[in-house]
Formats: sequence, C-alpha cells, structure tokens
Amino acid sequence: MRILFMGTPDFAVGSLEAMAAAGFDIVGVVSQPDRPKGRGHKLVPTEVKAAAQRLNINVYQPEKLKNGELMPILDELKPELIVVTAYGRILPPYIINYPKYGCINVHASLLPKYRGAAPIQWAIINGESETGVSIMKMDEGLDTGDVLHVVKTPIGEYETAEELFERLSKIGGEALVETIKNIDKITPVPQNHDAHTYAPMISRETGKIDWTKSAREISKLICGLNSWPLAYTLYKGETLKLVTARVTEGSGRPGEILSMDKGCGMKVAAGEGAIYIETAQFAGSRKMSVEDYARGHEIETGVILGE
RNA sequence: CGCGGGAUAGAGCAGUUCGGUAGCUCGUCGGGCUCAUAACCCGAAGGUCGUCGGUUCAAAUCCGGCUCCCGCAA
Repeated sequence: MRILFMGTPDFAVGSLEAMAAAGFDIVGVVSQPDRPKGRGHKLVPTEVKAAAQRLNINVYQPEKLKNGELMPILDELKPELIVVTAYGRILPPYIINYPKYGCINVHASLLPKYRGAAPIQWAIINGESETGVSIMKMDEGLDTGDVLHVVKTPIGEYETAEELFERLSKIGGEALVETIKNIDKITPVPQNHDAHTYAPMISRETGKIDWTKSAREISKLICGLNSWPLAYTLYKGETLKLVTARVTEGSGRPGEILSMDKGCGMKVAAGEGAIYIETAQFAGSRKMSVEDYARGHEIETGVILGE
C-alpha cells in the first residue's frame, strides 16, 4: 500500500519511524516549511523532515494546503492511504478524499476527550490518571472522525509532558502500524460527540501559577508544562520558572517561601498543602536545582512568590 | 545581521569599574566534638580565571579575534 505521511514535530517521528520499521511503502513525507527558530534567526528543519531524510524518504514542504497546492504531489505519489500525525494544519477535503483508504490520524488522547492542539499537556494539568492514543479516520472536523483503534496508558504522578510525549509517540507508532495492518477488518466507531472536551494551544500565560490552588494542582501544572513553556511565578518581581517539584505538607500564606530544606529544595505554601521546588530557572539563569542556586544566592524565607 | 547575559576549584557565585599574592558558600578528603547526625569545631586537597593574540614592569581585570553556553522575543 502506498502511504503518504504528514507530520511536523518530534511527536510525529514515532509514527514515521514505526511505519518505516514495519516495512510499509512510504512514498513521501509532507512536513511544514522550515521556520526561523531559536537565537539568531536560524532556519531549523522540522523533526519529521530530519527523520525522513535519515530514512531516505522525499520530503515536501508546501507553504499552504488550500487551493489544491498539494494536488500535484498527490498525483505524483498516488497514495492509497495518508497518515497524519501532528501536522499542524487542517486538511482541506480534496486531500482527505484523495486516497482510497482515506486519511487516518494519530491523536494523543482518549477521544472524544481532549480534541485539539495540546491533549497531552492538558491531560496532565487536569490531573487525569490515564490517557492514551486514538487512531482516527479523519473527516473535515477537528479530531471528530470515527475511531479505529485506542491504546490506553496511565499517567505517572510526577510524569512530565515531555516524558509522556515520548511514551505516547512510541505507543502511537505501534498502534498506527497495528491499525494499518488491519485496516480492512476494523469497523470505525463514531465518537460520542456530546462528551467531547477541547485541549487548546498552550501559551506562556497557561503557566502562570495561582498559589491559592492546591499543592497537587500546582504540581500537575508544573509537570504538564515541562519542558515547555514551564510553569512560572514571580520571585522578587522577576520571572521564576519551575521545572520540577514535589507535593508535601505545610501551610502558610499562598506562595510564601517557608524554608530551604537540604535534599528537598525550597518549600512553598500553596492554598492547600505545600510543594518543594526542586529544580527551577531563576531570571537570567539556566535551569538548575534550587540547592545549587542557593549556594551562590541567598534565598529569603517569608518572601511571597507571585508578587 | 532580532534584543541581552555569561564562561573564575566538583557545584553555585563574588572579584573586572580604577591592572599589583585567587576569594565566598557548598561539596570532597582528614581530624575533633557527640548517644548520634545532613548539626557544630579544626585542618587539607582542588583553579594554565573558555581560547588565541595585543598593550604593559605586571592582565581574571584593558583592547581585538575565535569557540561554546544561556535568558528574552519569535
């Protein structure tokens, strides 16, 4: 079967590599155009592009999909199936309807929950105990297609979005291969559209910590936004990003620095309970353990974070 | 050419303005105190001050090139 793959970030690499390892006939890869990223303005290839090049697969990077821009590529490659994992664009009907077997999508949630751009982060932030991957037959809506295959996985208490990303990327690849192998036998199951929820894009603002929330809620926010963009608060008026933390006992004014404890870090009061901030990123500095930071700087207890 | 910060002992930092013996906190090692300790006391080891060149009697410090790292913004 001739398969065209569409994907952009590292999460999609798991799908691509799993298909390649399974020996599928991947006739081409479509990825978003390289964008200037990072310091300086350097043009960085997308993760999927880099992976495709390692696998010696031709990469196409159309600026847009509308107005039939992908049509010449479709006619050239003649895919019988299109696989989409985190491509980052809505596909117009002419693409969805092109392949004989249609388009299938790897989505990192248990649909119909967490449709949209950031299902992994929101599942963690909301304190879900499990999530997973759904393989879906695409239609014209946003993650609304009939489901072909679902794999569940538990979320660790302190599992970060980055860790879960990596896991789900792999799980997604396996589930995808399984689905494609059985594509003729699987009966698509419509989603329960009434039960759907959305996982909107994450922005920096998402990471602002409300210290009146419970220690666990704050901990989950920290995990869900690691390693990007990181939950943050203010320390003496400057941005303090929190990288890792643990829930603990304690009480005080919300956001108050209660103590510095050896081996644990900086203890900060939440609305309910307290958290130990283990690793953080102080203004103008890189990520480091709070203990390391405290060797060269004085941490004043009693200071209220967020002010 | 997006804006900016940085490289000094294993870690985190000060010292650079105004050139003149390499410092602090912690860790490590040794010893002491203690029922005991991550606590306390005494001692020790550990640095070609990122790199190359220039100025100078003398450079971590001043000047120039290079490498690498990081924050912000996208």
